[in-house]
Amino acid sequence: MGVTKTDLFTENQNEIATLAKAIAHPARVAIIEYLLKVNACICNDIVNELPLAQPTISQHLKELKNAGIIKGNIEGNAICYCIDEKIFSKIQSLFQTSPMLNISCC
Amino acid sequence: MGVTKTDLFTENQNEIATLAKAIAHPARVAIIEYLLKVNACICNDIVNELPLAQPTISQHLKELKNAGIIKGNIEGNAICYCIDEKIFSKIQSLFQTSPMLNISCC
DNA sequence: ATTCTATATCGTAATATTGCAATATAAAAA
DNA sequence: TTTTTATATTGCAATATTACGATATAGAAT
Repeated sequence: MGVTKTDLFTENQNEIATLAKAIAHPARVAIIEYLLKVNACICNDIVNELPLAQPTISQHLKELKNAGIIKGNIEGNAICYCIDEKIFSKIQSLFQTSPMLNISCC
Repeated sequence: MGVTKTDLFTENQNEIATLAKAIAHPARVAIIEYLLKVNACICNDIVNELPLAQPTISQHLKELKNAGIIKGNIEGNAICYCIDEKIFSKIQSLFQTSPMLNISCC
């Protein structure tokens, strides 16, 4: 198969998994770190910064955008990407119903 | 291709990605939540709790174990899994060098 | 109008992941 | 010792992901 059976799990579990999947690639971690570091909108700089081809980076940016981690604004013929500040409240709400950390076994 | 070019990224970026990948599946999120909820070592209960076949769960448990998120102790013919408390200091160290959150753009 | 620059999309090859039936392993119970 | 119970491993089919060349798109610069 290869298909994740999302219908067998809660919406919350699927959302956490989807968010984690968006971060589950070193190039996307690098993009996030870079956007946080420069603390400004970045366009083509990411392509120059990362050792991957332009279509590959475009694809990773799309995944980060779909996950709601970054957002992009058109600026002339360039596109300005940056961290979407809404992601923090989203993460917070995702983990709100999570059980308390209370580990005492093994 | 399909191969992630890990050698192009920092160790830290790869470690964050690997950890995220371990959480990037609803079944594994469900296992983590369950282990946190019962706050005790669990064995075959996970198989009864989740709507997936035993080999599938065994595989997910293996991935969580490889990522250092859970650990397993043999107890008779059963195996007792639980959250590995070391994961929290590991996560903390992974994000220690991360840039400050200082978003102001777009 | 043509060329340049920045980005997205398409197509495709290589590889990874998911899921499970079948089977193996090993301790416990009978 | 045979059977039961719990877990892991193997093998395989279906699907997803990664990477990138080629190409499309669209605004900017000339």
